[in-house]
This record gives sequence, structure tokens and C-alpha cells, in this order.
Amino acid sequence: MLKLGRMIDYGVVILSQMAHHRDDLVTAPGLAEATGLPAPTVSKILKSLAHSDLVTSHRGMHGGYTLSRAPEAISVAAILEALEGPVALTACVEGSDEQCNVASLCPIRGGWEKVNDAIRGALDAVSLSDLVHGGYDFVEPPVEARIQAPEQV
Amino acid sequence: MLKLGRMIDYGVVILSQMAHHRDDLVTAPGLAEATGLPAPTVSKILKSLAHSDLVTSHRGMHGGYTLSRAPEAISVAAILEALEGPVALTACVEGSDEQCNVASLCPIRGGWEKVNDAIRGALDAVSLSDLVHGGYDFVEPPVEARIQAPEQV
DNA sequence: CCAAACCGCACCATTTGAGTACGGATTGGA
DNA sequence: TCCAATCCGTACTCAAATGGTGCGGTTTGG
Repeated sequence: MLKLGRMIDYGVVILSQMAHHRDDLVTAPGLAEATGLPAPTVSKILKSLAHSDLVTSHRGMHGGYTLSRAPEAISVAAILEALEGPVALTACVEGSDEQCNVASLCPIRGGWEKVNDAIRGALDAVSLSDLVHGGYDFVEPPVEARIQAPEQV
Repeated sequence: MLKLGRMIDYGVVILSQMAHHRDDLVTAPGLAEATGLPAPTVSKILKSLAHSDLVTSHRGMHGGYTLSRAPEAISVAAILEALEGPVALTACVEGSDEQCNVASLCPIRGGWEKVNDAIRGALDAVSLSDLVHGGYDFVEPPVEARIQAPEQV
């Protein structure tokens, strides 16, 4: 499967939305309404993004968030690491000493890092603006048309 | 994080072990003992691998498994798909119609497939023999030295 | 006819992740 | 001076996916 969490997806949606208000200061509730995502979740994601300096937060009464960099300078890898930590395919790979008990006999560990790297590279090559495809004007849909309605069936 | 399940890891260990007994017919319990992985799990994994024709099963009394192809011809992507299904980073990507309720406003969907593809490519470029690194002779460790002991603290 | 192996399902438990809630800190305006 | 809007951070709960196990069945060789 190799699926990544929903947060990443949300993050991209939020960021792409922000990319269209590049100069404005957008608030978390505002983004929630604009995207149709649940407000607390949006807030949570924005905080994580702020920690990685993908967005800048402004506190106080007329606070909000702005993009820290141009959309072209934000890679999928960066978003991924901001929201779910570094890429680590298996337990063996990252900063684990004896996590992988099979590791002693596991000649593969080094190999995984290779795969790990290949994927990170692929992820790093795609930017936010690549995702929104450039020249796509983000048709503002009627807000009430898409409440969250998380899952069905 | 983008981590993939333990099954993949186990699968690679098992397959690499099999690669060293290319001509022999190895049994599931035998592999379990050789790798230190729990026997039922090994059996389960082998069954999945057999479904994808990565290994061939031989039933009956002196049954067992053999590799179906050369280790160089087995990609990480193949193993991944055998054990955890196709690569699908987000809910939007694969065969979902209205799964992604945000999809109507989501100009990103096409973009994800691009990322998806990049990753699949990266995964496809690494073969089993790349992982075991060739020329690594898989030092047979003392069996009792490594029970599973999944996690600690 | 029996034993050794694979087969396939269904089941349980643990872990992970998503989502929520609440109290706190900061800033600008009334 | 006070208040309201906003971000901040932690902790908690709930649900779903994952890993792991068990059991009855089928095949095949001795």
C-alpha cells in the first residue's frame, strides 16, 4: 500500500489554498471554511507547518498565517517531514539501535537506506506548485457544497 | 514517516534467505527457523508471495517453496505489491470515485498520481539482489540468539 | 493409510492515527 | 483598562488498520 496519512493530503490542500492568497493573512478558521476541512484539524496542521517554517504565524487579534516561501520552493518531501516526520521505510533504517532484533543477521539494512533515499529523492523533486499544476486557478467552489462528510459506507 | 509495514521487511528477509538456497526446496518452518521469525507469519508471507508468483509452492509431503525468478528480477515494488497491495499514497489516487469529498475542489488529484508514479519508479529500480548487496554471504547466526522480542520500553 | 507440508479462512489484540477538548499566551481595538 | 480574536500546546478519546495466531481442510509421498 505505502499510503501516507490523510494529514499530508490535507496539508497540501491547505497550502495550495494559501498559495492563492499569497499576500493575505489567512486565519485557521478561514482556511477551514474555505477548504471544507474540520477547523481543529486545520489548526493543528498549520501549527505543524509553522514549526517547519513552511508557513509563518502571526499572533494576536488580527493574526493568521502566511506562506513562508514561494510555492515552487515547497517540496512534497518538506510537507511530509513537517507533518509526519522524516521518511523511514522500516524500523531498521533510522535512528534505532537495537529496534530491529533481526538486524544482527540482516544484511539488508544498508539496502533499505538506498530505497529510502530513492523515495526521498522522488518526493523532493515534486513541489507544491507542481501539484496544483500551475495555471490551475483553483476554482472557488460554493462553500456549503462541501462540508466534511468524512466517510461513507 | 512514510513507513511501510513490517511484513515487507520480513518478506525481504525471507526472500533473501531463499536466494541462498536457490536450488533447494525450503519449507516454511525451515525458513522460520533460519530467520528467527515466527513460523505462522513466515507461512503467511510465503502464501502471499506465492500468489504473486514471486515464489512457487510445492504441496504434499516433501513440499516447500522455491524462488520463481532470479533475485535480480524481483523488485522491491513487486514485493510491496505482493504483500500490501498496490502503491497508493492517498485515498484520492487509486480506484476511488467519491472517496475524496474534497475532490471536487481538489485540483491536486492529478498531481498525486505524479508523485505516486515517481515513487513506484524508485521502488521498481531496486531489486532484491540490490538489497542483499550481492557478495554478502548471509552469516548464519545462532538461532536461539534472536527470538522475536518485538519491542522494549 | 498416515504424516508432512501447503491452503485459506476467520479471529483477536495491539498499535497507530485522526480528531477533539481545554486552558494558556499574545496582541490590537474599544 | 478591559475585552475579544487569534494562535499555542498538551493531553485525551475513539476508531481503524496492522500484525499475529489458530484451526480445519487438501494434497502428496512413503
